Amino acid sequence: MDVLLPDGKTLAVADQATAMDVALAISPRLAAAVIAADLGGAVVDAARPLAEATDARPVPVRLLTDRDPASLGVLRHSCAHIMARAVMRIFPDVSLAFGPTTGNGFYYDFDMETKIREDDFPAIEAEMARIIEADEPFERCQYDRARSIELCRGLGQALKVEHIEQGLADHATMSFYRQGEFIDLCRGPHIPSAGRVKAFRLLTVAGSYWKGDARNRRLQRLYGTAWFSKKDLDAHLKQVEEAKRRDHRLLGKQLGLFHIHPDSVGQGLCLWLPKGATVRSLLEQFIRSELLRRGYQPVYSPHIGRVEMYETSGHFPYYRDAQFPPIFGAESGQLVDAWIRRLAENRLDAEGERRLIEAARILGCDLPDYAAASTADEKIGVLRHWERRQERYLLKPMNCPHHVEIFKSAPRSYRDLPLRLFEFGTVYRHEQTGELNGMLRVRGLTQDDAHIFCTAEQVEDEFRSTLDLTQFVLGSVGFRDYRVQLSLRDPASDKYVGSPGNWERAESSLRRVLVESGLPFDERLGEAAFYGPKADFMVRDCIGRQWQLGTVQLDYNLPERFAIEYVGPDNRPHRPVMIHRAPFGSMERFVGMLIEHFAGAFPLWLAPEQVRVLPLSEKSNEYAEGLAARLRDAGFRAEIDLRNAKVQAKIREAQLELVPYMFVVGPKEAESGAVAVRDRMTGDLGAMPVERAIEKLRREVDDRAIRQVVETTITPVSDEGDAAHEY
RNA sequence: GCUGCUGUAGCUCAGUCGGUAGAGCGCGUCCUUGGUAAGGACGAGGUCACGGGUUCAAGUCCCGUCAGCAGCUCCA
Repeated sequence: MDVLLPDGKTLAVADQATAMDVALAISPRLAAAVIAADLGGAVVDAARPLAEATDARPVPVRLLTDRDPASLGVLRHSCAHIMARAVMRIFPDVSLAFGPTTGNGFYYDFDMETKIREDDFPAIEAEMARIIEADEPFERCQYDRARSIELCRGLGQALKVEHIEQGLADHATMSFYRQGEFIDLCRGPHIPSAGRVKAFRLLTVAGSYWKGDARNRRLQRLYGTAWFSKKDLDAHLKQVEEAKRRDHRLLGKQLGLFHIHPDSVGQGLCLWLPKGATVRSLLEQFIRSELLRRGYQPVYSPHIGRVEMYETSGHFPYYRDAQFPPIFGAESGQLVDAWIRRLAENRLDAEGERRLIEAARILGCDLPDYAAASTADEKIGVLRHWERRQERYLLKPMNCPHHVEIFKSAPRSYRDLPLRLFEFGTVYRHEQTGELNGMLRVRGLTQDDAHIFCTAEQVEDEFRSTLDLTQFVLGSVGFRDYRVQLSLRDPASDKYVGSPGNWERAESSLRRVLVESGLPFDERLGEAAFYGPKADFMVRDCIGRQWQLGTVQLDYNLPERFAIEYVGPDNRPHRPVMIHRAPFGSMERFVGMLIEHFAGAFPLWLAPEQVRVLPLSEKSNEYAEGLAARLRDAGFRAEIDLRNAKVQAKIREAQLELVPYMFVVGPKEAESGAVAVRDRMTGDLGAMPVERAIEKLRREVDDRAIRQVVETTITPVSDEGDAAHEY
């Protein structure tokens, strides 16, 4: 049998040869480094007979060594097995769930009575070290369904049995990997033997759900990471530290950017302090001027709207649980609302119902028809009828219905299109408590929102220009590394509104323009919004983390639900198409992300305080005050430190507060009308005339220069999980 | 929402066996008047998250609630 090596050479090997045999034929040192083999895209064990793994002849073989990035996934998956084996040795009652790799490591889910605590990590790690020391091989075996189920039953692995019976119903055979006493259902591949793990660390323990479904049983998830060298592990741990250092919640507090006080203001409700508000308003000014240049028109809309409007749009029924409850005009409104819920969920007994009727009567809510209603549906009908006659308002969860109403406020002609309406619209969403996270996930947020109403023919041009706009604004804060995630509907699901034809059109338009734009993108089935497909920008920050920022969504459905029209050149009514788009996403999230990206050190054009004037002593205060006034006149955000302290102390403080420039002035500067400039990043620049210093700063602002120094040179983190090694 | 961990001064944290509250930074006043990352002295500041229980006595032990953190689930 012949194998084809990456350099184009062919090599004759025995029919039963494995990748390891190929490596040995080339050099013993290579064999010692081999982790697995890539056979034209499929990664297999080094010990697997090539002929069994592929039908291709000659067999294309690329040997994966510990230097190959593709080997890391194999290593980590094997390390997950080693961890599971160690846990089973220590805790008797373990039932195994899944144990895949993640972007940076691996985890394994366990179903067990005993709670694993971080205190248990040393013991587990020690047991893992013993397994690695023993260096037993990973042996692959393959069984048919009946045998596999029997094996898992025998091992007491109920979750594996369930998975084979349900998840793997279409598999005639499946593979297992054995390591000494440990055997686990697994697709593989694995490292040749446990000793290949050179560096690992358990990281955290957390809860998870069986098969990721919140209705299923709770599991314990143990996270770890593994590398081919101690050096790589240390670099990774350092990167984790770096991310922690940049945490916007920490920096936001230290730098006085924002404040969240759950006890007084409320969970997930963010207060923008003057410095944070300055950053936000600079971004808003920047984008507003860009939008005006691009033919957008400003609008404003109120923070609440009638529930009926959101029933029309579909938001109210679809996201009911994620919204703040409606605000009622009548005080009995909440009561009736709860009443309906109980009826609908069949949670109301006769006594409860009697008391509700009594309470409603006391509150002045008159329901004459209720007594005549017999079924729950009829009763709900009576209550809903009452509700419809009340005023009910919703804190707005989205701006689009308001903007649709603005479109509807006047007859529209095709000559008015595209109509582009923008607003920094504040919306409220009752996110689950466990989701709230600093500014990144909040309950009140402001979107840099706009809705474009256009004709079907204009859709692609408009979509193209929103992509262009998004790229422009991301570039303005220094982001060049991003990709687009095209979220499409899952044709098998019924959670979407609108006709299949509309979806078809919307999805193919988005895809066509994306392909044409040359932007890298991938498609995700089932990730679309309920009313239309979307294109999200996934941005990579300076330490390699991915963030979902801007979004563009195409919508044929809301125009239909609100029955909006324009008059075409044929003098007949036509239905416009809507594009929802927000290049930043939300101001909260965007600023939170920027804080982490810049580690709090904003570029000059965004810095809340651009210059701090530091008089050497009180003798120079007067000159310093004149200088600060001059800087403010020139349009800079300048502060002055008049405290009775040494200049070293003032510099230290300004430095810690990440003020980009310090203007130190003493008697010498006062005499010559000069200033000693200190740069936050490079230190003392020496004295120069005030005019020249102003000119230097002005140029830096006008260029929106990014002078970010990236301290870390660590390999970027990938957020994508890698389930390739799991069934 | 679920699981686990946590909650002491504006911030970061210490508080032993249950015996009545501490440090550093910050803040205020005074002294000091200085040349590129911390000058000195004195002082103010706490319902130990909240509610209940055990106890002669609770920051400390027990229960509940609320909130924060990590992960899961969700994300218009």
